[in-house]
Amino acid sequence: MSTIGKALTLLDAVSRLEKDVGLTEIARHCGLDKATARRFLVELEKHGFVEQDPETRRYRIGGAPVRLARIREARFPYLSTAAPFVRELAEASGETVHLSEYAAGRLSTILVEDSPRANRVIVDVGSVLPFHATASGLAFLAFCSARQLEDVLSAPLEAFTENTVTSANDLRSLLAETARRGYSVCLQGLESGVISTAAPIKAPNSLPIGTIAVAAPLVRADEATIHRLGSTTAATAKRISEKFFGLEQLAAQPLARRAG
Amino acid sequence: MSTIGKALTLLDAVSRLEKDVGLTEIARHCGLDKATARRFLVELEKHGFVEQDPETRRYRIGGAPVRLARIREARFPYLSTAAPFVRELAEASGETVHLSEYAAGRLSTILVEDSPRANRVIVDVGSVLPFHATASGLAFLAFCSARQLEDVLSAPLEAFTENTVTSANDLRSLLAETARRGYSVCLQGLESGVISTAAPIKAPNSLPIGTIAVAAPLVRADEATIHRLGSTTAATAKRISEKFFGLEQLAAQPLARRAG
DNA sequence: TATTTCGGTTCATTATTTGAACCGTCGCTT
DNA sequence: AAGCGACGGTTCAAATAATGAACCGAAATA
Repeated sequence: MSTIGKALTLLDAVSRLEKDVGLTEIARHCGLDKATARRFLVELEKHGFVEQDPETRRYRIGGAPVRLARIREARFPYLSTAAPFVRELAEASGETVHLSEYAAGRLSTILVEDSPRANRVIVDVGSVLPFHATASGLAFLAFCSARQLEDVLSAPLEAFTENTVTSANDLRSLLAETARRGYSVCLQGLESGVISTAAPIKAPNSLPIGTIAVAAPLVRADEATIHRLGSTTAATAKRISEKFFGLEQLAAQPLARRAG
Repeated sequence: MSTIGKALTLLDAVSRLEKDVGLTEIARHCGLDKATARRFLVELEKHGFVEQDPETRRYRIGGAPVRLARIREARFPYLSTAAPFVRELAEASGETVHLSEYAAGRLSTILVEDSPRANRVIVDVGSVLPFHATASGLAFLAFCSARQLEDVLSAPLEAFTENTVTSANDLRSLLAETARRGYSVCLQGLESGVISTAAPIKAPNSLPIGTIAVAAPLVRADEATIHRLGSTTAATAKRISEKFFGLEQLAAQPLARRAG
């Protein structure tokens, strides 16, 4: 792998670890030498992608991605367009709703609206969703290109719970059903006691750019409820897509670059 | 410079260019060979930091920074804490208000709330603010460490307009005045016809982490007005800091890492 | 149709990355 | 308080990856 790839993988590792992390732990986690990890961290820090706590000497994600993300959102306002719909669905359903974005071959959680209930599902912002074991992943796979699907199926399907679907054939029939229905249902595929449903947010070329999902504790999710939530979710996804790609058409504003 | 540094500099260049950019333009802009630029772009694309439009083959900032930014904001919610105050100040002043964050030795605009007026100042999200020629920069310099100040003063001070302060001595006295007053004033330092005022948002160690600024067209900004706006801005900055670093104390929630 | 420009690729040359061993410091245990 | 182990950080010869001039085909331009 190239040096850049290794450095970005290290950055990814830092982003996955909870809280701040020390040099040795980062190096171990990436299978890199301590000296190498340190050089990468110094370089990433110079550019603001990580920062080091001057007191504890531990590292965390820095401020530079905030700027890049704001630039991207200004040109491609996926998150901000979807946010009100996510809130609306969370209120309507009373359950935790989360939004994901597809980038670099992965589906990442970029927004979570918690259920107000005491017994609720917790989803972390920034978490990466396994394709075969989450409603979001299934919703994505059911509508993505054959190429992307085969990429996922070519890797082994990890069993997170005893209910995780780990057979490629079972997965394919689940996806066919999802495609027919317009929304996916995942029964405790990643976490026991959690049922979720999701729908793809599609670009005009009909390929999904992300998903919206509702996750409920098993006790509140009987069959009828989950399908009611599923179709609401699919309708919401469609509305997000229309709003977003309606806005997209406008674009193209030649703005001044500076002002004090 | 290390390969990583070069790649991140290239990423920065892409982020500064308007819209999507082609390979040759990126390479030229970074002083890199076309082949090298391409290798960097391919590597950055693999990790979602840039994406290539399949049709035009031009490059733009990708989705990966969004995830990283959301993770950072979840742990260090500077932007989301400040946002309501920025809106409030924009409404109260009727002028364009922007928020900046200090990272990697630069002050970057991460939020802009536009004035409702037809004749208003435009500030781009993502723009980098020169320290000596913007109210935000002056507010930062007036309160930052001596080390950081000397770094800025050691570089030549570019003249953006005929009013830009380019003498280190003049700048020092401006900063002394700013420190005394608690807010900075910049008279057409970056763009003719624009007057702005800013105040630092300080961490508990009293070093600034960013700034909040109000920018008004010259015609609406007489001396009394600008000083009234300045003290409101300073008060707002103080409130953001208190809210944010009050919240900081709480922190430390051990969340579950997954849920479908 | 001729010409330029662009995105992308190749491969011998060159410069950078690598990591085992090392240092000093901190926190813990004995 | 003395000894131990773990940590962050550094060094330099050996190993490996980055580099860029020249090249290709396609598409815009003249």
